[in-house]
Amino acid sequence: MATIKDIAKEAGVSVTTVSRALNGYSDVSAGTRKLIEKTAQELNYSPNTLARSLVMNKSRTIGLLVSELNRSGAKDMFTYEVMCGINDSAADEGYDLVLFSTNTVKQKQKSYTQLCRERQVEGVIMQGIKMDDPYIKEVIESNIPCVFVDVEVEGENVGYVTTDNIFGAQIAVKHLINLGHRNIAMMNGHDQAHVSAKRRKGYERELIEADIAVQEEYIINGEFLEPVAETKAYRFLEKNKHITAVFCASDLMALGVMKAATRLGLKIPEDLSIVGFDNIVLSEYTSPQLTTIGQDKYQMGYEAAKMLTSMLTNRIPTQKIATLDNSLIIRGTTAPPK
Amino acid sequence: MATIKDIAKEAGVSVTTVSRALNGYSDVSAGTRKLIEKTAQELNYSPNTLARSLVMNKSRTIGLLVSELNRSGAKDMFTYEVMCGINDSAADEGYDLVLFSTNTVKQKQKSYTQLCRERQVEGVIMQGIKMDDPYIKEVIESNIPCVFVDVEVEGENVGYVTTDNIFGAQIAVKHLINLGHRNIAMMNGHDQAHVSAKRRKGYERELIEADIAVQEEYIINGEFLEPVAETKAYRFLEKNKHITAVFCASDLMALGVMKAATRLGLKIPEDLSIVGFDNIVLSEYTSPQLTTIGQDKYQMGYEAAKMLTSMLTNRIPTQKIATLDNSLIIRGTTAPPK
DNA sequence: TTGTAAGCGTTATCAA
DNA sequence: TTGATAACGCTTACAA
Repeated sequence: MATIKDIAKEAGVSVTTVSRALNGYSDVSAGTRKLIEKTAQELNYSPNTLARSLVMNKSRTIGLLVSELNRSGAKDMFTYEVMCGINDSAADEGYDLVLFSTNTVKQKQKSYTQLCRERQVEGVIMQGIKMDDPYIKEVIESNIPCVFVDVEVEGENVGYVTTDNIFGAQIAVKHLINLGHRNIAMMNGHDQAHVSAKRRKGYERELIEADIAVQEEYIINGEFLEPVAETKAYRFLEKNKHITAVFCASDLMALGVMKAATRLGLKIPEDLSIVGFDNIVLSEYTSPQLTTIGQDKYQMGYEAAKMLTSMLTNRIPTQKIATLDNSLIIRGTTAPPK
Repeated sequence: MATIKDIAKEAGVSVTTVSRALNGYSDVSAGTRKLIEKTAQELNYSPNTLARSLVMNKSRTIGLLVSELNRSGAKDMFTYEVMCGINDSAADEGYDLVLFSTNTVKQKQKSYTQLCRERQVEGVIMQGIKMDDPYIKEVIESNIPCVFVDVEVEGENVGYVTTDNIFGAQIAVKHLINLGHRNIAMMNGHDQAHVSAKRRKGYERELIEADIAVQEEYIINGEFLEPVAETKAYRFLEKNKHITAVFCASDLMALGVMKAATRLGLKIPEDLSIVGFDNIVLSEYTSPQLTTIGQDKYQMGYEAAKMLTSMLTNRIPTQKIATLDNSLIIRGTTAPPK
């Protein structure tokens, strides 16, 4: 636990000189620098970032706030893959990541700014939070830079990364229409998800483009949960036999719809075509394999962290919106209607 | 950015009193305490943990070192699920988590102790590292408490969490033997994985118990990677038609073996029985569904963090080994040999 | 019950 | 090129 003081004593110089030598300042003679570096090595010195952060008022730390980081995320690896991207990017830029695990209960106890200030993070990346989350308002008002994943929030120090959700939904629905489907339902997430609103818009836009009337009853909320989607799809498909295709706002819900269809004796894709969204790992393992909209989740995380560190270091205004591409991946759950 | 100084000035007391009042010490009169709490609220004060950690020499932070936290982990959700457990447990105990993402390159630049000291973590949880990782030696020598997941390392301040891998392998193999299999191969991971050694031991022990000779050539290393397992299994099964069952040291490799078998025209489970290990999410989605050994990954993470925080706070010697149960989950990839 | 003052390990300012 | 010294925001003897 050697400190610069120890080094100073050992080398017979002042702490100032040690600090400057170790930080590569130019105004240190080559001789003393060598000496200091040597003694630092000998004493097995490593700097105390806490002390450094305190005086410099910079922690080189990014907070990662994932709402409900929990097992339910295990199926769609979305959170995980985004996190890997964030992690790599942050490491590249020399930032550390601290995990803020939070939930609605904890949020009541502690405000966003409190959370950030206590841990002295320089910026925050937020993932998986809902549009009505009280933190969003705080984020915009606060002056702590923040980047959202898949929530379109903008502000002085706030940006976001997402994929083109309207476009994604459009190509999904267009694919179904091109196959000849006319009665296309949508299994959406919930009203508090930004992506839900966008994907719905894409769905509706594409239907209108094809002169197909948008039917409110054809749009169901599956809460982004597989079992909910299954239950709701079962009830819906039972009553609406004329539906030949379902566009789902997530692969996980698509799995639920597939199960419901199977229980109803519907053959996929002959009786019912299904398109998902996300291209999660599981989508390749269902039978038939799921047709879906692919998003590069790792890249989303990587871009988010890059945007944040750029905000943190640059005075040049950073690009505060990043919209990545997504694309249609045609597999086995879509076919022309019978 | 109010500090206790500001509060002291505003409330007309000394910083000491503010500190004591806010930390719930008893030697503060009810009146001043009220006053201080009120002004703290008004100034929207939040303590600076950096400063506190510096003076108390305690950061209430745990380092999470995951070797190669990357996309390849996306398929087996192992890492993610363990992390969720760690996260929850750490949060329960009031510790924050900082992510150390490391890889072999970075490890050469920075020693384990350096890494820990720089970030002032009180303890570390290590996951996914190999037996020959140079950090292990450092961990044992260092006095920073550390808990490993799935690596059996012990020391003064070192413990580990694992499941009973020998037992797990035994029940897997016993299941195959009970079905009538005699020619059972093993797709193992690699020599640097602790669990590989253990699972192999279980495999051999069970064969011997059933009076079946252990054949060295029947044990293949698949590197815990799906494509490697597939390639090696293809070559192996092509040459060894008499093999009727394969026990795999991970589900991911079992997926590879399944693919190889399918390519060779072998029907599962009629021509070839397969047992995996881990019970990853995917194992329920293969067809047929994978028979496997289930481990509670979330629990492993939770226990690891609990062990560590207990080491950190207690002076009573903590139980430094936690071996969780695992169990056979019989699904569709095992059947009697033809 | 309260306050003074020292100290945690750094960096930064200024003077030598 | 170097060194005193103050400062960052907090806790904690010790004194009053």
